[in-house]
Amino acid sequence: MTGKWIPLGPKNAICLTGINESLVGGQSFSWTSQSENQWIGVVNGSLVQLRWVSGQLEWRTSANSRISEKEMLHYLWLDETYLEAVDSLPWRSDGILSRAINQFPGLRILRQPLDETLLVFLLSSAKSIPQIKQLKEKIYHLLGEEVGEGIHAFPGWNRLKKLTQLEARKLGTGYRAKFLVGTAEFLGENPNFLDDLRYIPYQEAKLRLMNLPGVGPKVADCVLLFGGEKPEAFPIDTWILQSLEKQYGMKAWKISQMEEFARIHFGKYAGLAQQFLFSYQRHFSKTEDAEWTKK
DNA sequence: CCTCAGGTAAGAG
DNA sequence: CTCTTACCTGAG
Repeated sequence: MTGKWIPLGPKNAICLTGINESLVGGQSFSWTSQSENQWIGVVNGSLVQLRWVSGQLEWRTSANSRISEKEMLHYLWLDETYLEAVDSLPWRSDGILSRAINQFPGLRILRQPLDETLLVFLLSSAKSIPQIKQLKEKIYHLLGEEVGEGIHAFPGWNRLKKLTQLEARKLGTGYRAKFLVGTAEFLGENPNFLDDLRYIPYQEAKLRLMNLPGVGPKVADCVLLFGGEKPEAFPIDTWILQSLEKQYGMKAWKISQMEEFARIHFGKYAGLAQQFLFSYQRHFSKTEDAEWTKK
């Protein structure tokens, strides 16, 4: 990958902390940071490099790649609808959200492939971001096509279906092995299942996903938000739970009540709000808690 | 050696 | 429908 760097999207559309958090902050496991302002990853099967230089995002890809600029803009949500989405959030009345948005300017939801998103979040339970990435890469290395030096693409569920539970265990998936095998089998029997989700409303799509082994409410929401273009999905993980309990004072609230609050308070782009709050909580809660105990 | 982690499923109340 | 606990594995 030695081609020329090409500007991507308008200048100052995104800042360094925002793009870095979007790529390696935990919604995607496809990117590796190469330096402070440069990343390498796989987009729809193509090896891609991104870098951020004085307000401008730039990209390049391998010579044999067939990914287009249009696809990249879509993947990175680099169009005017992003600003509309952020503006639609209740930042005017919500100081907590407002603070989070200001800390990560330009943080966005990537439009990742649905099938791949399902796989990585199936692996995600009780694992940290580096562990999920490592586990995913082990599977890709075994089954996926090599698109760069040591970098493999998503193998697809057809190939994943060939994995036995024992083989999956050997890769270190642990109790997630039966989820993987069960989901692969289900998708083999229902080949249109994932494609159909695209035309199904969020709530119904979530219920359908939750029929898959290993997919509960949290994973279903992650899959729909990060891979299903359902921006109203609001995954409640431990970080968001902390944010709602500590920042929003919802200590005694039930999950179902929090979901209702999110739907009403954050609206159509609740998932985008979730991402801001998630990042803020993950990066700043420690220092904040430390200050709290000091006082 | 022990605890705990981007959660889910199963069983009980 | 809410609450508890086991489940693999590896990092701290």
